[in-house]
Amino acid sequence: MTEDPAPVDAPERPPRTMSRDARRVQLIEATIHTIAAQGLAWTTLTQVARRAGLSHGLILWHFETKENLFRETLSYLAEEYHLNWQVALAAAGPHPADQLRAMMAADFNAPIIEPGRLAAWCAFWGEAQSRPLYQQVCGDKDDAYIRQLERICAALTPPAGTALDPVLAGRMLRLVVQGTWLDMMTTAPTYSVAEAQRTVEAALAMCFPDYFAAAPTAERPAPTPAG
Amino acid sequence: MTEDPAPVDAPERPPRTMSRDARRVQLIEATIHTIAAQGLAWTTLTQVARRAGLSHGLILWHFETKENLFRETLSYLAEEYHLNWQVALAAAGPHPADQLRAMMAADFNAPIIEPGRLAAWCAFWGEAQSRPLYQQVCGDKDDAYIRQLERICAALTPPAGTALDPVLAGRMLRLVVQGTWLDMMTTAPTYSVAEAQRTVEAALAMCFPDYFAAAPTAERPAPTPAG
DNA sequence: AAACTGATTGACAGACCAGTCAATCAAAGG
DNA sequence: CCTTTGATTGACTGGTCTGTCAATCAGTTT
Repeated sequence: MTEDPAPVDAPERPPRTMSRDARRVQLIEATIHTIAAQGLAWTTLTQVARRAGLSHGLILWHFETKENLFRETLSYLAEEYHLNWQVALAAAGPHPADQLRAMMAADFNAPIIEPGRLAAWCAFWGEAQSRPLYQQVCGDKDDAYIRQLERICAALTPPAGTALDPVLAGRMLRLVVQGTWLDMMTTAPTYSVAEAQRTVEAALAMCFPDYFAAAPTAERPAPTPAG
Repeated sequence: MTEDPAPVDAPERPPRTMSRDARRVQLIEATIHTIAAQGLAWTTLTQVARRAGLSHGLILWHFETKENLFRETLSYLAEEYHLNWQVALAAAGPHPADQLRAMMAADFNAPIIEPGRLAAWCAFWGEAQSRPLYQQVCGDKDDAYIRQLERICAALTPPAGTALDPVLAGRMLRLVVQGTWLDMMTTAPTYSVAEAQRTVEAALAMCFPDYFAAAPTAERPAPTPAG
């Protein structure tokens, strides 16, 4: 038994010591879920460690400080979100309407709107005003998202001056998505994802009626389909 | 000196001992501003007390527990918000379009969007998922606001089935307002109130073009006014 | 003016938590 | 087999915070 009787190539159970990156991701995931369960304020290193099945000293070995653990957690979420819409955009067709639809749909991809993640986002927003953390970590990526939306909206806006300003259109679409996220957190009977998506589709139809069909009514089936 | 040499009717300086209600309001205001400055998580009783120029023991005398201080602070904000839109609604004309405009405008009244208050709201939203506090305190009032908006939107929606569903319209308008609030907190160069209002006006024009004029473009002046 | 009542203070206790550190453990290399 | 290096643990420390409480203070009543 001094030598391994069989090679343990298959990663069936996690090894006692992990690679630096893998362990960091594990701890970040534990942090996200602890924040979702306890709230950012009441998240302690010991709780995160317990959820990961590790000691709290290890967190400080990997992240040096609690503040830094939070910074890297937010950065991880921001990167995940950024990649999510960029991949969706790259996979969409060349028409701006398809691209816009893809970006909006991406915001409701299952891994993105997992309750734990939404809760963590909300918790970080709540601290955005009083601590510079949010701006430092997410400022650039938020800007990139906003500018991309505006660019697509501009491409959908006819050159004549009567239509909706693309900056306003982009902002409104972003606010509706962001707002439905917040709704899913703060309203009592967590509202269905389908309902949230229907709201976004309605917003798209309102902003660019030439490219998007009007959504049906919210609850009851539409009495007569409109051509 | 055993008797007051002059009646101190004029409330020039606050008396050492205040009426229960006045003291509670003073402490709640101090709590709001401490939350805005430090964040909900890092708000301590001693900091709130110092801001009010009182001792931290007094907070516990009036509110029994820190959790309860937060509950009453949120309740105070919710009541203030609720009264604000109800007063605006009562002062508006009988036409639903005027009422809708009044409600939207009320959400940008100076005392409501004071930075300290917005920051406090965001902080409480951030905790809404993990702690039942928000739902307990604001659930009913949020519902009342939503139902009122839907009622007005329904009154503006023609009976024919082709128009935007009033539930979706009301929700979208609410999301845009809520979203601009969040934007004012999380985006770097705190965006101007005028810009936020213009966004809301654009949303109104999109939802009910028969009643609301399209807003001008976001930054540059509109090249030609559209009839 | 003495007694009384409610408001206010500040010292204190108990609990908890972030961060330090020495010891232990596991994998890899010589 | 021994050494080295990096990962991991858990006890410990210093500090902070909430909540308690006895003492004090300021009005009000007797």
